[in-house]
Amino acid sequence: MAGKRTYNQYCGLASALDVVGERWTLLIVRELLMGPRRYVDLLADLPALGTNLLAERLRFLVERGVVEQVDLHGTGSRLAYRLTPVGQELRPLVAGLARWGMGFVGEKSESDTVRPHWGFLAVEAMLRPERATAIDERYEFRVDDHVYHVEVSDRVPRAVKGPAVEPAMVATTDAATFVQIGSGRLTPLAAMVTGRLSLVGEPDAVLRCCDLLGLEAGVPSAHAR
Amino acid sequence: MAGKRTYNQYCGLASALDVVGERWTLLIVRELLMGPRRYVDLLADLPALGTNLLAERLRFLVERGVVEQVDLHGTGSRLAYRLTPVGQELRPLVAGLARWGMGFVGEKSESDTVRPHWGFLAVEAMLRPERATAIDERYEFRVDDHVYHVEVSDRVPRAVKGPAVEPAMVATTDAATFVQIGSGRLTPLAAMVTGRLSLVGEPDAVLRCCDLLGLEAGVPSAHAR
DNA sequence: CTGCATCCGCCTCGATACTG
DNA sequence: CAGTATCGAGGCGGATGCAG
Repeated sequence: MAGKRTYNQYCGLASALDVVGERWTLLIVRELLMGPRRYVDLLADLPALGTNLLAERLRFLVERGVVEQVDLHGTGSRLAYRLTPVGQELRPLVAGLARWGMGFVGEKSESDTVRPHWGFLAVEAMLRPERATAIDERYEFRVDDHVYHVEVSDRVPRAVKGPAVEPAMVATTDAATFVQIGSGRLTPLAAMVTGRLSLVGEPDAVLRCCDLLGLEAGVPSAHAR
Repeated sequence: MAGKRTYNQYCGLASALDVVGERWTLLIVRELLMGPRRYVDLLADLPALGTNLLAERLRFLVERGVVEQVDLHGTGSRLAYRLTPVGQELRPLVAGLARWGMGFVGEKSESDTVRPHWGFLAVEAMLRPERATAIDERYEFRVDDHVYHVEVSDRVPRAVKGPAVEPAMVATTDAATFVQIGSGRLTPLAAMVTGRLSLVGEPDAVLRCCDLLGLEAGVPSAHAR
């Protein structure tokens, strides 16, 4: 009978947090930013999220117009959840938060989970559009069993799911290493030396890719916090 | 003894939320984005925030390097909390969330609190730099007892605290009306007609200001959700 | 008066079991 | 597969105490 717990502030930020500020909500949004997901997929990729919580969060987000249910193929079951246009507006904010949070990731502990598709968001967050060169090319990333790439076209970089056509560079690694590189705890060079990363392609393209993602190719960056 | 509740995900977004994702944290950051604040001021501007919660949040943010204590004048008491450079990096994200949340503010209810200085963040969030004209001028806002202004210089708009020199426009209103206008629930025209907003200055400057803030001057916008 | 710490009732969370 | 029901543990909100 007490209704939901809100901040009761007449303010845009407080209203936003009343919608997406509760525990797990933005992580659910992160999953949906990578495309429609079904209930069990969300549960599988968000360990420690209780099924009752997920149901309530989804119901609430649908009610607020951030998420919608879609009937993927045929009627009946096999339904999925998808972000509405309003929900998609969160993309730059989620990416920005992810980038800010990169400075806080530590060593991977035993209990930490990683998912390869999270790297896609990481790449999106790391892109520095102002550093794109006039060279149109594509860099492919193979993280565990997931493949995505960055496409530079007309000086505009874009993250795309799936393999690239004629990539100028192909990076192959595992999800944990990928995040460590993105956080600056590990340089691409160090990762290659230890055999956890493979980079094939034109050396200049590799350097352009690192620059585009704001990575120091060799020397460790010193912004660990 | 159970330690803090974390997401245990090796991911930038989850790490960010482990730092600023808990209840009240981003609202505390919002307050500190407007300059250093003391403990009691934070408590006063954040109703329903328990004093123990505030102490714990501040301690945690200091520990993570997002906030620091400063001894304003003389040693001893009278200390204040201030965002570190890392904390300041949250400014565009908080502003972006505030802008997104503007679509969710409803009618002001009895229990909703408003503070005039929140309007400063709202203005910062609403600024559309791409709409700035080549005309250098300033627009002043007097919201209850707070005064701030927008300065357009060299096609770059900036929100600044305090009164403006030779403002091309002066808007006077109360905090609730200011938020309603920002959320699109009320047009400047409608607010003037009902006597809740006063706009003085060159008519063209008023229109440029509305455009810069993404406001329809007259007809109600229809994006209420 | 400021800057917390302590205590208490309630609500949310997380895990498990169960149902259509 | 897609949730609902239930329950213990802990985070939250409010009141109060207290040292500097």
